[in-house]
Amino acid sequence: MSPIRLTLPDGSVREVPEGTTSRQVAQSIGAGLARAALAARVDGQIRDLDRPLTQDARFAILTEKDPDALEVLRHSAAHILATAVRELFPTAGIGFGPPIEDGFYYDFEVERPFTPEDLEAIEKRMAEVTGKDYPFIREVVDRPEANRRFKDDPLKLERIADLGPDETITVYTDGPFVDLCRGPHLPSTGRLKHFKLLSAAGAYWRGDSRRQMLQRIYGTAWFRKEELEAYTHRLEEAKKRDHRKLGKELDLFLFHPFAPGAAFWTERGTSLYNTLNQFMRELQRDGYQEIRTPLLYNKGLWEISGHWGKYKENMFLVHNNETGEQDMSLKPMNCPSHHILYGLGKHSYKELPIRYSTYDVLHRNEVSGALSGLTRVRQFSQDDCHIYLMESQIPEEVRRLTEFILGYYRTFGLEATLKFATRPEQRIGDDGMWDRAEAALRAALEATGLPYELKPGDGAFYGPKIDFDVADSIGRKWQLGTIQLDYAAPERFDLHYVGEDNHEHRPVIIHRAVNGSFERFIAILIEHFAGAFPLWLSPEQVRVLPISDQQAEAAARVNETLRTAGIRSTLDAGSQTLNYRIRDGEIGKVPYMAIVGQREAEAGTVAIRVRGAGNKQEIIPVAEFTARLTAAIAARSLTP
RNA sequence: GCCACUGUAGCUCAGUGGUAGAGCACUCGAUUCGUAAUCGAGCGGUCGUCGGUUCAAUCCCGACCAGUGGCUCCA
Repeated sequence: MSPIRLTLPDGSVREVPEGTTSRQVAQSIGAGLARAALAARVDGQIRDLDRPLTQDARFAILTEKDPDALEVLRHSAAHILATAVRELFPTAGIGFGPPIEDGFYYDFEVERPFTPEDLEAIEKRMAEVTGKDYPFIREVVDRPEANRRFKDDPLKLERIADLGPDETITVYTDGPFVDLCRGPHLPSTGRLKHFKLLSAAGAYWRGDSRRQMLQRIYGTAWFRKEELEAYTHRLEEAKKRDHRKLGKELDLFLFHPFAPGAAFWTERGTSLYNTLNQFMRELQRDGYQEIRTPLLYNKGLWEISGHWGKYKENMFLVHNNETGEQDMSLKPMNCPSHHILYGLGKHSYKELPIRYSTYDVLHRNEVSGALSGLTRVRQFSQDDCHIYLMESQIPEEVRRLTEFILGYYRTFGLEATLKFATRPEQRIGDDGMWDRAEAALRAALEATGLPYELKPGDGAFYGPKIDFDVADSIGRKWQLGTIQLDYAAPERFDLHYVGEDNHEHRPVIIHRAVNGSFERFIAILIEHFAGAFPLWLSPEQVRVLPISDQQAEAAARVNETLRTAGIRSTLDAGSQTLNYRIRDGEIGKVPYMAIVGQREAEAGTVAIRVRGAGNKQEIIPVAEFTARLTAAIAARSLTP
């Protein structure tokens, strides 16, 4: 056998006989590395340790430290889960079992759904499977052999049938369990040590609601105990921050069965909503035209926009008494109404870009099972904007928008990452148009200097787009803003502008949202800040507390002074003890408590207690306190 | 929409085949207090809705409504 050359991560080259396994290479490098080895990276591809090496390659041993190793661990964990389920439920059919972010799942076809007790038993059995330390054995099989091995697993047979003719079919065995799988896997089941099953839920076979429902088990797996604990801690933290829980506790919004998917905003929630809206209005004071358009339309509009054909399921249709038919609908999007308004006038190139912004209420008929708190609702408002412009204006406009959006997020301490989605297979317009549109978007992206992820083929059928993902304070990602180029709508709505040449031309449209929707953005803010909003956003910015009735009047005057300065201040002069009222303020996450005792009443000062800072009080004149708050509010300071 | 689970006072939750409790909140009284719960009394629920089984249903069964976790979809 001829030797092959392996280039190691440190640049050194090692010659080994062809057919040597990665495990053997690891051993030859060092016993410690061999013990730590989980898999190998061969020319960038992750492989099982025991696969023989066949040609020259860049080579690295994968240990726990490698981020890609987690995927291998979790994929193997899924197999171990299936091994356990098959032992406890021998007739269970097996679907797919991939690694996912933070864990893994496996889908089973069983007679009855899994109960929490089942999960406990399965988890216990998984521990036995890892205890036995079965090696994961990879085999390449031909199609007839694969069909024979899985003759009792219809789901696997279906998968095999879908494999292309040149695809290598591999099966993996760990102890009693055999699975069709591309791999790679851990060397043996004993390498999985820290895992936990989390939940069971129904899931359609292949995500298709017309197919049978399988039972999915979710789990998580980590290399180190502390990581598993940190992860379960993170789940608990997320639960504590859940906007549905905090929304109730902080009295921000409520839901009622009579209006599923539509929030009732309390005074405090409305304050939050309006503060955000005010901020957006202020940012869009120049260069934008805020407009309001009807909420209810004849189907004629939806026929032009294409919604009647493609989006009807998601629209709330309204019965028209005159025609006796459901030929009207509440608007699910603002775009068509904006296009109508644009089309009603004649526009010169000198007016462009025309930026229509709106906060109108939208309705989308989401299926009942999809509704969830404020993040998934049927009634909401977007901070929507449609920009009508000439193609030549796209680069500059996109650059402005990107800066605008990123600056907006920064106000909340949110960092965004960008995604650039290009032409999909199904699209309108010629390649020249797409070339120009994508180049313009890309140039704008490059100009930000920020890294972005390329999503080829993920654009809308009418144009490419930039999406903005935001990570909150506990690392969860949310897709928020979007900038989409649209070449189709101007055609459909027959929109023009008069050019320098005195002829009519088609404008291009940019769809832009920053918040996504106020509802969802507020949910994210609640969770991001864990309900402790920065001063400028807080529904109640200050609570004034007299120490006893003797200072009630002085405290009322302080409260009046603050309110006159435009600060959202309240007075809590109840008959409860001071301790009680302070506790109440802390639980209510009020940024500042201003305490007025005899000394303060006489000196015209307040003792300030900052949220979360304990009793490290500062005593300052009321005027100074007012000035300080006013400045912090104007600056939209993040602290406190 | 589909699968599973859940629904008891404003909130968090206990409980039983013989028509219900706790803590907090609220109301009233006393307390006037210097930085995270003062004491006492009281008010408050046709046990999600409708139907069935039963001498008797909040409890068992069914349907519906809503919520939760997923699937799907998306802002």
